[in-house]
Amino acid sequence: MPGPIQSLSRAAAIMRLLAGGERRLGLSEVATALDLAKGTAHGILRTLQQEGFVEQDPESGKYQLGAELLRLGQSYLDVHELRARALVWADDLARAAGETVYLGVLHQQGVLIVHHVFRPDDTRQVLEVGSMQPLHSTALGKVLVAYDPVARGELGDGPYESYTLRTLTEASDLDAECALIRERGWADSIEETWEGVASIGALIQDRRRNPVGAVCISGAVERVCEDGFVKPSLVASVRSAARAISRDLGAGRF
Amino acid sequence: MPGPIQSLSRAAAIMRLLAGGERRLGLSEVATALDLAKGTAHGILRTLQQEGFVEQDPESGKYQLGAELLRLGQSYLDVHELRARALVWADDLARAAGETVYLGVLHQQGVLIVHHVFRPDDTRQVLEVGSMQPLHSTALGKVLVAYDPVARGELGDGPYESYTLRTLTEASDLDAECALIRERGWADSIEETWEGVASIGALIQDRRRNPVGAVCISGAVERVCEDGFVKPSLVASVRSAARAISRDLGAGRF
DNA sequence: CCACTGCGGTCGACATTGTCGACCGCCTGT
DNA sequence: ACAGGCGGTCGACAATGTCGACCGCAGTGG
Repeated sequence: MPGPIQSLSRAAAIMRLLAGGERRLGLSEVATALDLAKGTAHGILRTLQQEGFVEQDPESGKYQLGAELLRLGQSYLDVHELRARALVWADDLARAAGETVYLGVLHQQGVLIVHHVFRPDDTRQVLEVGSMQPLHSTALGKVLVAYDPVARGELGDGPYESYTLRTLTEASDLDAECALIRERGWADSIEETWEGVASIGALIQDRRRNPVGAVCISGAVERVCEDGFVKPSLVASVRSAARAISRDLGAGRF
Repeated sequence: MPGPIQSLSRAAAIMRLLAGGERRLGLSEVATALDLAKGTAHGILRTLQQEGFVEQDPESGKYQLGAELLRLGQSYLDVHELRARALVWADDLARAAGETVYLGVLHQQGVLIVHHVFRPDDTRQVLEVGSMQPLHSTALGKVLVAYDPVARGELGDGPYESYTLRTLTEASDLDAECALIRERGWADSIEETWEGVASIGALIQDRRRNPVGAVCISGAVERVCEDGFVKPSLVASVRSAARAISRDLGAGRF
């Protein structure tokens, strides 16, 4: 039975639709958006609601995502081996570098943040675990594109979306950058996604040298860079953290 | 068509099963645990995998939850109206009280934490957003049980699980406590779930006075209590935060 | 070194199951 | 008061998911 189960694919599409639009959606909206009969959409929504994946505003009758997703998302993190092993190293890195640390894995056409350590003694920040970052303009993303053929494939041939003046939007430029990244073993991104923010990332691989994710530090360009380049000491910290996590992952096997 | 969609319910059961067991599960394990034919379980797992809700370890062939759940869980938080409006108030409360703040909603037989503000200037803590707390032994839970008939219904007639010597395990005791909670308008829990931890909670209601969630502060019993009772000043802070959030929710409508 | 047992995965027949589009009652804005 | 939209229901139909036997492989113990 090498075909996907229709009702499940549709349910997934509905949940993604609900996740996309910031506001709640009505039954008819869902049905027309996905080109389903109202009855069909209703059946799926009712089941999703019973299971807690979708909630219905009793007042307006409109639907939104449900709490069970949050719970299961948390369970995903609990089981995630990379994240578990990286926790302590990420902490150390944040303390050593004095900057925010992110841990990301490839997911669809982006980097999914699975761990986030706040910059020590910084002002209040929002936790970004569960959010996505672009592949072509962040240190995390470019590391993955450079080392993971799947990531490179997901990216396509561009041109890519431009966020700042420094964003690389052409596939040829990005591939050249990736060659450089592979050569020196780390990636940076200086104001390529957000003005004023620079980041440095390095690859995490498992025991068989498969790329499984990336770590990066991210902070104000004034602190992370010097004379237009990222500080070598920070690069060293990130790379050694990445190596430590990779070693830890390999060790877990035996 | 007032029946749930079979394949969807089964898919949900599989995901919950994967979320429950801490380790990865094989196809046969899943199939036997849920009493499904192997082919059926495989079809569902394959579809879930395609959609990103489940991942398969390419080495062992075993399954675990997928990254898409984390992303959707995050989207749930983004849309969550109660959480959005409560963010700033929870912050203020944490600062004023100098303690950890939790924001929770009823979900199945527990309280789902949807927001968590760390205790200011405290040692490193783990974020508990997405985790569940028991209904019968926490301030958040008891508030909901006292005011929300649905929560009371979910709880059942006990006896309830005991975590410490002070846990209320009998329905009659808990109902008496709930009457008290309704009378004075707030709940506490002094070492009823974790030794050394006390918490104070109050109800959040929407414009039509329906209970929609609860806030609490939680901290070391030595700081939160005095002479065996919670400090009145902290109670006042929590209650005023709860009122502020409720007012904010009501205001959003017009 | 080889049966053997377990695994994940496939296949095709069957009928259960999800789908469809018309229909219903309700609320809302006109 | 009406019309148009909503969420929700119903029942016929056949497409669909389900089932259990089967396959090839990997690890294992004889």
